[in-house]
Amino acid sequence: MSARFDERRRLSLNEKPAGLGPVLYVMAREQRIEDNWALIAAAAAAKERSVELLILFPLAPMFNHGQGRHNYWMVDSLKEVAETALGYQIPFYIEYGNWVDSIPDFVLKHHVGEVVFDFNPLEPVRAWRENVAKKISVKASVVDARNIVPSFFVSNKCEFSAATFRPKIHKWLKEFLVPFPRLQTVLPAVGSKRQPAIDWDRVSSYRATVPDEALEKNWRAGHKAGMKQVDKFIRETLPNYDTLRNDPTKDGVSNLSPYLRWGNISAAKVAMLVEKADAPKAHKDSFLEELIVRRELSDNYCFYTKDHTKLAAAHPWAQKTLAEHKNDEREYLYTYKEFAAGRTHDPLWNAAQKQMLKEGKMHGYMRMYWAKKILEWTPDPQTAIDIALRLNDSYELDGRDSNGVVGVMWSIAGVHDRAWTERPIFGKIRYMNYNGCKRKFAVKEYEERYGGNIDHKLF
DNA sequence: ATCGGCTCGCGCAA
DNA sequence: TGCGCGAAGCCGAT
Repeated sequence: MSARFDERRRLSLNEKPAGLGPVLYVMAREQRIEDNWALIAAAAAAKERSVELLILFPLAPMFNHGQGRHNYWMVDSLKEVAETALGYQIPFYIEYGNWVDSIPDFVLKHHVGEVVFDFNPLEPVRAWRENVAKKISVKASVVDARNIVPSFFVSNKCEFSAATFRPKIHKWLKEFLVPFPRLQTVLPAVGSKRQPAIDWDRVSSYRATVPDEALEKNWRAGHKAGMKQVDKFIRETLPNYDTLRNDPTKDGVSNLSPYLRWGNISAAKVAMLVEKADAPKAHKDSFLEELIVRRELSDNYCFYTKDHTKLAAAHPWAQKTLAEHKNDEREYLYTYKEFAAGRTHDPLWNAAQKQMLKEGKMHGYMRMYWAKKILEWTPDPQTAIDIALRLNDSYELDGRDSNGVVGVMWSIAGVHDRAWTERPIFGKIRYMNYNGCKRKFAVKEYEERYGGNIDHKLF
């Protein structure tokens, strides 16, 4: 059971030797102690050399359109992490400022001998990580604790579509979807530090954001809340998942994406629980396709694509067809602020926008319609991408991550998709419209549920 | 209600 | 080089 850490989950970040001091896990994307391969790798190294294991959360100033709701989620997640770390007697620290200063300072101050990061394909975190590895004088590596089959292992290029990525995932799933070993740590040696005190008020206020009280009442962040939602999903929703998941008026989705986004829960753990759940196979397969293939495809896209939010990253056929239609007349044009406030002519679009504002999460099916309409109602495709991503990253609890990037790029720029019948503005990009939604679900019910007034402090 | 056509390129078989 | 195949779309024909 306590299988050796699989080195294929790790990428080396420098050629420097490990020092004599403690092993440091730099927690960033994976805000959990449980089921975390990066922490397990760091713990194994510490045990092997009989040195202490430390965890550091390097709190940088807010970036990428983060709002109060994101700050709330992070702070609550970290409080739970600190408490759990205490139970394992692993010192958990928070340092403030830019990574390239705060982490090397910490390494020197605590005589750290080796650093392990968790994987994130996105800028700016990726560059921060690499710059820290260059600056410090000890061994540094990154472990993919997010994807079941490590992103840098499963494929060495940007995949064309889910169809090319899927067989690669399935080929390796058996080897990588394995139970997590128990976290083994070396008990703190005589004279070592006790659990550091954390000033939570300072943590909360470090990223200057406006509190988002309405939303904070509706969600509970962290590992325990996430696993509770996993249990609820498997019992109540999974048995009908494939039938109900695309109906935005039904509660047929997992509601796990914020927990996965913040690393509160491990997708591998969820996958193993779903595999052994007592639900029809077709529904389990449908969910596992979303959880594993589609989700991990997003990291593949972001990791191997430079400037992944630019139109230039799209397939050649998509760039060509959008260019051919760039001068097509737009019947409606809206600004960022009009979109943000949910003030378009389309009650269905406005309802989707307001669902995101109010609940921090737009239904997955509506996200496609929503993004495609932004393409239709803005002057050019790059503006559409920029607006859609900014809205996504500001208001989705699962925003500011690779899945949101790919969702927007799929909808607007045909990433991972194929060409369809040509029409104005969209060219050969897959089209969606109001009539299609009417065929699929009770549009009016959705509009009435979410279409009301909205607290305008939110936008 | 159901079905086929739309359109493109990957990746495998030859 | 040829060809099967994808697959959260729309739409018109049956």
